[in-house]
Amino acid sequence: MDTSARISVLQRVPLFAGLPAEALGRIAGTALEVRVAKNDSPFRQGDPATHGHVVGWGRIRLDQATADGQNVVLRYMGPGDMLGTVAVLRGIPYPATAVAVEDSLLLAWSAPRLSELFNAYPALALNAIRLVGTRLEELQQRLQEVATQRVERRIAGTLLRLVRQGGRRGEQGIEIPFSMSRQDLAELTATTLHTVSRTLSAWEQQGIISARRSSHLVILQPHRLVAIAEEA
Amino acid sequence: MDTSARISVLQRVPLFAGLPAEALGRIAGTALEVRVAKNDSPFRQGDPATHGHVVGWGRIRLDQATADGQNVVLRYMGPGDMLGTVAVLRGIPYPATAVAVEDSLLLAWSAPRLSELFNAYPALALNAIRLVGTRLEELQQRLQEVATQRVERRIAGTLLRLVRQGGRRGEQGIEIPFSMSRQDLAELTATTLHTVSRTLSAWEQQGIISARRSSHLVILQPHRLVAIAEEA
DNA sequence: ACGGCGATTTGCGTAGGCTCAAATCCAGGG
DNA sequence: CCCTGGATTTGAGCCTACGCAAATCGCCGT
Repeated sequence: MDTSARISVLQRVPLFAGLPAEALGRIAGTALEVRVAKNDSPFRQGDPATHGHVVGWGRIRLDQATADGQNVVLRYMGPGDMLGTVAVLRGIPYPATAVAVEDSLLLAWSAPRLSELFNAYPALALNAIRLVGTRLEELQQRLQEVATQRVERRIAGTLLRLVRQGGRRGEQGIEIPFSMSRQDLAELTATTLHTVSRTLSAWEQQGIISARRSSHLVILQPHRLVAIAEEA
Repeated sequence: MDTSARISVLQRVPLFAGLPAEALGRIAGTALEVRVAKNDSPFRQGDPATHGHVVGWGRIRLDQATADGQNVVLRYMGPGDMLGTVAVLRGIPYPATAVAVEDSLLLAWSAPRLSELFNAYPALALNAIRLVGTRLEELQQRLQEVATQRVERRIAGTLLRLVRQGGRRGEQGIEIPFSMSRQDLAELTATTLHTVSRTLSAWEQQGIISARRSSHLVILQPHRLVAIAEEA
């Protein structure tokens, strides 16, 4: 990818919003390109945080392992999302493992580069605060869901969130364009894969979704999912 | 409170760590003092975010209301903690309601003042990112707890976190020095007040805690609580 | 095309924690 | 000092969602 291609990518990244063109050029110039094959990890929980990243294309899952070996899916990240950057700025190890759910390209900046950039362009720091604030709000939302809603409603809400973050219009409905096991969805929803499986099966019976094993999840009747997500 | 008193408060505030003395002076000079009586709210969820705050002394509870009227306690904030600031920087309404659980003093800066300060002292933005990062991590931790642990363990973990955030050594054990109803604890732990009550009663029976109605919670045998919080 | 194996589905039993309900307690006001 | 209302405790029953287990599916590599 040449610099001008990178710049056109960076223009759509919220972290770099509002920066002058020359800044984007400099930022693009110092970026490393990291290609990550499906199921590979650009970094793992506990590794020293050496680089801040932005997703160029592809899809990344952020996993957090519990002390006792359990796993929680924190989030899926798509093009334009920033990851690992806060850990670098805080000087702590990565708090989660990143896993590519499809072949992806990350742009990365080393810790010293990142410091230079943040010093040179104070707007970067403000953008970063806004982004982290958004993530914080999203987590509060999820905590609230897990605390107050029953499983079926949570799964519906989670699917709708995934759609918002990276859904695509398909022939028959809205598609979630990356593969995600029942286990992943369970860890994202705070339940078990069994319950997820049962729930999706029921919805498939009712024609709300199409969730054949191999293919990606397709939401055939979004309004019914919304109804489930909002029911008292 | 005069300026020098304010400065001595601000010196211990993480948001202002590493700033030169003259900066603290200027920051202290532009601060508003907001006194909040017990059970009063300096701001409410949905209000336009006009001011960023720092707790001078006292204790603030952050509540978030669900669309359907339920309530979740996001966090307790003590001296030195920053609140409402991210909402100001993001230009969105306050996402939660702040309630003083005891008489408190907040220092506040209006949105324009805050912008000036962040522009004048870039270190502020980096500090803010670190703080928000810490909050993010804490929320991830809680999400993980709610997702994977049973109620008793969560309550133990929550009490221990409260101790870490503001515990005091007392005669008989470690004390949580502010009042907190069973309902509050339930909303903090993602359970019902009934279950909290039963659990605390059981622990009182076993001599792990002392939780008389009127007095504050005292942890008599922290190690046993730790054991519960860590049990498989 | 075939075989192996992880992913998914589904059944069955149950326990943890919620709901509903009632008794009891106690802080604060008059 | 007594009264009152909200907070807390405690009981009983039930239901959701989990745990365990077995069957089935279908992707992937050979």
